[in-house]
Amino acid sequence: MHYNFKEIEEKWQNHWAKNQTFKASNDSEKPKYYVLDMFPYPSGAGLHVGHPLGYIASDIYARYKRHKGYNVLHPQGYDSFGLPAEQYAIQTGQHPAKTTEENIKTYRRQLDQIGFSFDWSREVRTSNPEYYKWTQWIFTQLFDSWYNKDSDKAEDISSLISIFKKEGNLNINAAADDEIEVFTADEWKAFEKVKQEQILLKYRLTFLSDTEVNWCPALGTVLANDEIINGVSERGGHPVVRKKMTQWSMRISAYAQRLLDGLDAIDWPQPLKDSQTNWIGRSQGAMVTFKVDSSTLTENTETKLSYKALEEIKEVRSNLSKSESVLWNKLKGKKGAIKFRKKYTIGSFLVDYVCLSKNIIVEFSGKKDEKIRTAYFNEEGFNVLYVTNEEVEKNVEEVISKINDAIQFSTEIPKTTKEKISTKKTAYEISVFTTRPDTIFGVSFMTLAPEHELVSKITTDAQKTEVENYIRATAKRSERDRMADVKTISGAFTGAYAIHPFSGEKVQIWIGDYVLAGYGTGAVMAVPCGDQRDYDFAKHFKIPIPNIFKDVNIAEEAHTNKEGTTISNSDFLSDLSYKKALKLSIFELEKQKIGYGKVNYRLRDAVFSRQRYWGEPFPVYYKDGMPQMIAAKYLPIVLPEVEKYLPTEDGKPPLGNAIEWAWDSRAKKVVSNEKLKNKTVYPLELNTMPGWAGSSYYFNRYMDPHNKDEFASKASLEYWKEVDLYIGGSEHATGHLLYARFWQKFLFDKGFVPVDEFAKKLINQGMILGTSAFVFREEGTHKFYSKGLIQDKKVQPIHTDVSFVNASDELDIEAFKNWREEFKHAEFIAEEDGTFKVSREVEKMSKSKYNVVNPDNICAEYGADSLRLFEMFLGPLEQAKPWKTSGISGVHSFLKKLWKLFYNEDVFLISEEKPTVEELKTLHKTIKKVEEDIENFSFNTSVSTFMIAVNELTAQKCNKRDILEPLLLLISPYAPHIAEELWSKLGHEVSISTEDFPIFEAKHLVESSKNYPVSFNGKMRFTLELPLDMSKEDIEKTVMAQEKTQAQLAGRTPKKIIIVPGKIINIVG
RNA sequence: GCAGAAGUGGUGGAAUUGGUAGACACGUUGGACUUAAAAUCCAAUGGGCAGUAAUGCCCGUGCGGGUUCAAGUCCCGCCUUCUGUACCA
Repeated sequence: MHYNFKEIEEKWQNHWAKNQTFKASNDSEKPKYYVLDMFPYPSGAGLHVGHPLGYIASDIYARYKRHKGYNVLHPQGYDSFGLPAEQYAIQTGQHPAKTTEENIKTYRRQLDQIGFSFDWSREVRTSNPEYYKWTQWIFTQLFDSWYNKDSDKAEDISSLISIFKKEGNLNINAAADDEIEVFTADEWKAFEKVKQEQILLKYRLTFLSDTEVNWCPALGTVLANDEIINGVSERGGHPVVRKKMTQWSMRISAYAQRLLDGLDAIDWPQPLKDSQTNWIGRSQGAMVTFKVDSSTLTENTETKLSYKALEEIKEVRSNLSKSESVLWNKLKGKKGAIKFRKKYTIGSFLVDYVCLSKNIIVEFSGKKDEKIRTAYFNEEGFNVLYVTNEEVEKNVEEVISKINDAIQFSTEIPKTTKEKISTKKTAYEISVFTTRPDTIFGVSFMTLAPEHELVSKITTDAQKTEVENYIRATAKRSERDRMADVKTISGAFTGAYAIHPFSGEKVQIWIGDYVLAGYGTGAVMAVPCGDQRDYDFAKHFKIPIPNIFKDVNIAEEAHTNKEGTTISNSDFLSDLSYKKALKLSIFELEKQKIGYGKVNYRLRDAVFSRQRYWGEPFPVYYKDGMPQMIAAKYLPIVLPEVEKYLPTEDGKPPLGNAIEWAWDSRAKKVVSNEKLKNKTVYPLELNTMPGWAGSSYYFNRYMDPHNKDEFASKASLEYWKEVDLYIGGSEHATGHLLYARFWQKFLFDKGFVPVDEFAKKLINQGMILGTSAFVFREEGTHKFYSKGLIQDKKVQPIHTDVSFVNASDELDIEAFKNWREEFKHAEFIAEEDGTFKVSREVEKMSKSKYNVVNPDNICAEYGADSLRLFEMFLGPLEQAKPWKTSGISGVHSFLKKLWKLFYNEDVFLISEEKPTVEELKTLHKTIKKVEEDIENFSFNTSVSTFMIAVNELTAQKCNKRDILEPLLLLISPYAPHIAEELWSKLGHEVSISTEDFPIFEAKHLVESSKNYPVSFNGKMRFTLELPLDMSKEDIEKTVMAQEKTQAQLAGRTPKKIIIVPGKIINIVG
């Protein structure tokens, strides 16, 4: 009987489906193992052979883990919201739900025919209301949370409100919007409800804001940063412009540091971690404030601290100096009426320590503005006590007793009600972020981004025209031009000067478009000797380039190397190493209150609104213009029907076309827009969520997919915890994989999930490339030439469909002619032997290159087992590799050889005899290698190992049960159908998938002799069979006695003989 | 520019800690079977030189150095390709 893969594969696929063989239980004695694939977007084109690669690998691993006694969760589903279905809907008027459903059917059929061991009972679809109910629910949870930087986690918004009620927002340390006014508890209570909501919105983890967004007019929607490549949309390559819109955003920046730290704990590929690290873009440095020197500028008499200034102050609070913390350790023990606070804001000053109930301020002396401070504090009714660093370091106890005295004899000082001393700011200030505060004495100018708000205020009349012209010129250049052209140096002098905070020298203030408005503060302190861009700018505009590096020549270029550099010409930083200068410079900046150490991140908050139809609707309605969440029990808010899937004529998103899209807050349901005139009916949000919303927690939903009360039960989350192995493409590095980690950390903070990283190990499968085929047409003619005949002709290559080409690169001319009208009457010049050859090239597999190979055809011609084996055999999982269908005959004939081991002619014949030593050796060597290979995800080499084993067993004419049964178990994860079939033929009634993996026994591999390679000066000359227990001395004697050895030596005496027992013999001389 | 990965026969790739380079396949060539084809089976297959032959020798893992008895593997310096990212201060 021959190997009828078609019949076998259908039979077992039905068997598995009927018996739910791969259904995972949430309740098992076995240890758990969770293997996950990145779920697909069901596109209309169906699967090509590149798609299943990762699924096959994960399926092999899942099946292997079942053999190893694990309770394996291996689910699959669909990321079924998305743009293509919507665009198809716009063109054809078909509802996206319908096309999506059809596409899913195709996907399911294609997946089923490959024989995956998915637990389909747990399937999820992100576009199902039962699923997106929980997407909406998580959104409301984010809305109801704020990020407390002190506890370093997300907390319920109610805890923030209670602080507001108690003490206002002065001491809140939150990840929040930049511009928030400071208010007291009484002020908070007095605010209108709407005002309170406006303020809270600035703290929430998902919030509405007028942000500059990437607007793509062609797609009619906003795009996230990771959806734009080189200034154009990733999808379609349409131009993108900046535009201000009110959008939902996710405060992912709050998690920047934790997203970075978390990478250490997970086993993900280094390149992927690197791209996340770069994307988050942490840079450590300092904020430095430069005062603008200009007597003509207007005075600013603002006394209230801006939120930004407050933020700066809070940064300082977390970085105490040594003596500061020594003293704080003593003071923090004081409780009750004599409780002290550190780094507390009084007026516009940050005091070191304060005891509010006793009106005592303790400060370190030496601050520049000490006099003004003291005067102000006294007026506010505080006693100020000064201590010095030296005192604290010498004897803290003495300082403490001084403070105690002050507490005891504190006298009430009446608050002066006279007019306040205004803390005048005599001029504007420019804050800059720098990673190299150690080079601050190398500053010879400053550069502002042309968009910087101060530019118009500080520019002198003389420079006005030049500056304005420059701004106009840069505004004209698109983002793309600016990126493409990094060589041209341009800028303009503002005429204004800044005061160097340490040296007091005047430095020119320039504007230039090499400074980006969107990063840091939009201004830089230029250190031309230490930064190449500053250097080029200075050279171009003939600005001085002071050298502050010892023994470094900067005549040609800037010195950007930090390590081993010594600073000079830098006042108190001179003669210090880079590291020491960095520390001391930050210390001095903080001490003199002109700056502070700061960490900056490139990661921006993620825009969460899309002007699309086919996405999750927000569970949000608007009352008095403020967003209101719809309570969990009324979810899901189901996507409404619309007539057209395009934006409305007045530019609203597609949901603006819905006639039933208003929220009745009394009836708690979605009602017709006509009812909007009623007082209790409100408009619903018209945007939908982005593609990554549904994919950011689906791995948790699989654990308990049918739960109606929670996205997954506590028990199921506690049992499965996290994904043990996640396989998918690396293109999701800065999208899905970052957002999913963010949501997981949020859910963890709120106690909804037990772990804060969702996937322990991740593997990126490499892309399978297509082998395109080209035919050559002579230019300007209809003559096609075979590949061998084109040398002296002017030809143009034309893609031909790869299905017209056979394994020997010969074209089926008739098929090609019938392909397109224009080729119908073409002339074909063949090779001398009559064949017509094409040329081949490896490219990305894509429809437009006509090199797509459909797995349906492969399964029909060779079977699923062959496809699975071949995809693994192509090469290492993580590597990109070209597909060449001709290679599949190798694995296919391997399966036939395997089949033949069980048959004698047409009769199934198995021997019950004991196996020979040789047969056992073949088996156990295979067990060992295959097990190691699977553990290392080296699936390609285990396919080779199977081939070797079957070749050997065929040569040994082995048909013994004791050998073939374990062999089938080894092969079963790779080629499950043939394994099941032969297993059942061997008389087993239970599926092979639940059997134990064979156990390797080293005793079968013990050898008594070794075929030693004998080398002369490292060159292998011949081999010599010797017993393994032979001593070094005996080996040497035997080797030297060999005739061949003497012939090699040709009379010379060896200087040295290296013998590594069991490995090699090398004769030197 | 920066970061990461990789360069091995005609092709995909193998070589676990430095120890017989090219496993296993594809392709190619020759042969068997067949009216023929497909399928199957057998043999050869890195390049070169010498020899009727058995066989022997030389070269060979991107390039140039080095360490070592021994290097595809380790070190130093380059080149090329791919991927990601970019005036990030």
